[in-house]
Amino acid sequence: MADQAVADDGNGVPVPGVLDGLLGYRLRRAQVAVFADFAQTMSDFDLTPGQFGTLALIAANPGLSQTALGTALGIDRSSVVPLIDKLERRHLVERAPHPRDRRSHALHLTPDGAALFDTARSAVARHEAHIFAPLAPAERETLARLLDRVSGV
Amino acid sequence: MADQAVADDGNGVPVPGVLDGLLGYRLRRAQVAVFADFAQTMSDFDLTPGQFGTLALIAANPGLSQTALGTALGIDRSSVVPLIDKLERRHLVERAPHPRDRRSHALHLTPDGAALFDTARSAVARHEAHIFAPLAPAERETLARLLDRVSGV
DNA sequence: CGTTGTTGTTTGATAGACAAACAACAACGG
DNA sequence: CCGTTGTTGTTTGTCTATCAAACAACAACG
Repeated sequence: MADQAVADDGNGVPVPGVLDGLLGYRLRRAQVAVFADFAQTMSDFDLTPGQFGTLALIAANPGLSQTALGTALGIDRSSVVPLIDKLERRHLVERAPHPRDRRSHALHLTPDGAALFDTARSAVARHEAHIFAPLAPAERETLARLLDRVSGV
Repeated sequence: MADQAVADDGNGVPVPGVLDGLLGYRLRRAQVAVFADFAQTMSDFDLTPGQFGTLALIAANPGLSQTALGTALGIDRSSVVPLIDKLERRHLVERAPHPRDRRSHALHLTPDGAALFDTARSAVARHEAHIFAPLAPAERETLARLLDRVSGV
């Protein structure tokens, strides 16, 4: 009746069991594995995954406002404040005055930030290639296409 | 030089840009989309995704210890305590005495817990079918296989 | 010029996780 | 039988990340 239990006396590590048939669970498991490796790679640069995403977003959209950054990251604009605070303290990001709106801050990467982002970016690319190594190039393309359709893109 | 920026004056919501080429990013995006839908489905039963996973794990491995549950969930055993506390207060899970070890607790679903898990489980199955609807059955099979290989399973 | 909306910020609250320490108990060696 | 060592659940403290609400400064618009 039980799917595939390994409960025994409480010592053995049990397996998910019922969840295994769910595609969403397998998607989550793969994402967790990739994300853990990604976080490990980022720790070499003293960056969290969220901080790397922030740098990438600012690099691609220089002069971004904090509110726009927050909505792009899917977090509240009040949560953006301490995020930028830390990066600014490390001189990776700067709050420049917006040319036409004295309320908002135009976010830019400093030269240090751009340099760090560039090396981190290539490290990510290397680890991407490493973690998706069990897949042939054509399979990666297939995976990417299927994932995008699930995301509704 | 910028990949595909939409920064303009700070009003428009920018897009990831550089991240878009990364397979890991697209994997994460798909997982976030699925997870959000999953969490929404669970909220109808006043369950968090973690609580549903706990119920599933106990259902598949009756008599599980709290430490074994923690390692299966990937969390510390001290974090298991408040998790089980809440479920026990709602009479969904019970801490039964372990037959051979008076230190450990044998976790079981109560009849209420088993019933709630069963209805939640079928609701998840329905929403799985709904969210993966844009994929043909053969494509879902392909996706599952590719994801498992990434997970190292 | 006055009203209304927006931006960044502060403050408080919440949730989730870990680390360290503890009593109760198990396991094992002598 | 006894003492040491390891394990289990629990408590406590701490840390991080998130949101909600309120605020001053400013923009936009009638």
